[in-house]
Amino acid sequence: MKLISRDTDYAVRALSRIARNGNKISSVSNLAKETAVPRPFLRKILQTLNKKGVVNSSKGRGGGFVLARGADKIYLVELINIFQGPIKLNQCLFKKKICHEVASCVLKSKMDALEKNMISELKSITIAVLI
Amino acid sequence: MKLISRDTDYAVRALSRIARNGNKISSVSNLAKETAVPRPFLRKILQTLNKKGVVNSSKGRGGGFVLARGADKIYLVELINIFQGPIKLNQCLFKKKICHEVASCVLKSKMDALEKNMISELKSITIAVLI
DNA sequence: ACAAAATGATACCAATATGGTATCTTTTAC
DNA sequence: GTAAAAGATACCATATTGGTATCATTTTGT
Repeated sequence: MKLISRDTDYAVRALSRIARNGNKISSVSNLAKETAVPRPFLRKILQTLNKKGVVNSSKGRGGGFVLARGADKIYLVELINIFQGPIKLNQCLFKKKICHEVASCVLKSKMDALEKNMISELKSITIAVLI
Repeated sequence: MKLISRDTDYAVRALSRIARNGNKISSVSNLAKETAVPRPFLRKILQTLNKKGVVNSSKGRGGGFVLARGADKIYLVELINIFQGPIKLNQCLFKKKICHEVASCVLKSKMDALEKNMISELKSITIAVLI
C-alpha cells in the first residue's frame, strides 16, 4: 500500500529542479537528465502540470517550463490530487450504498477523521520545503 | 487515491458479522448473504484470514469460522497489511536509490513522520470498535 | 526563409494489480 | 455414505500503472 504513485513522485522531483533553476527556463531534456526520469514520461507529466496551472510552458526553441507560482504555494496534496485523484480513504464503503450496517458507518466516520488529519498534514508539505 | 481496497473492506464486514455472531460458527454462505459480498470471493478472503491467524476455521458439515481472538485485538492496520501489504507512503523514493537529491530526503523524512502518525491512528481502529 | 529545438496532443502498449470465478480435494456431521 | 462445509489452486476479465511513439505546432537562431 503506497500513498504516492510514480507520477506524483516524478512531478515532485521535476518541480524541485525547476524551482532550483529559478527564472531560468527548464527543458524536459535537461530535467530528465537531472532527475533520472524517462524523458517521454516526464514530458507527459509536465504537460498535465501545465494544464493544471502548476507550471507555465513556452514552446519553440529554447522553450520549456517555469513554476506558475511560488514554490511555497505548490502543495504536495495538490499534486496527489492531480495524478491520483482525491484522497478518499474509505471510498468503497461510501460509494456503494450496499452496507447499511452500523459497522461501516462507524468505520466511515473514523476514516473521515483520519483523512482530514492526513490532508492537513500533507498541506504542510510544499515544493519550497523540499529545496 | 484510496487507502482501503475491496478485500480489506470485505474482510472488515465479514469480521464484524462473525464478531456479532459470537460463539456461533459462521459459514461463508451465511456471511455472504449477510454482508452482500460475492460468496467465492469472500471464501478466498476468509481463507487468507485463517492462514494469517485472524480467524479459526472448522471443516466439514456445520463448519465455518470464528474469530481467533477478541474483536478488540483485531486491528484495521493488520488487515490492511494482510491484503494490501505494508503501509509505505514513500515507497518509490525509498526503494530505488536513483534520487540522491536533498529534495527526496526531506520528502522522505516528512512522509515517514506522516506514516508513523497514520499507523498509530489506524491502530486505534479495531473490529470491536465497529460493532 | 528555414531548419532545429522545443512543447501539445494523442494514440498506443506491456506489465501488473484488482476483483472475481471455477474446480477439485479433504474433512466432518448426520 | 452422502451432504455440507472449508482447503487449495488455477484461471480469467478488466482497470490501472508506467512508459513509448508519432505527428502537429510553435518559436528561435542563423
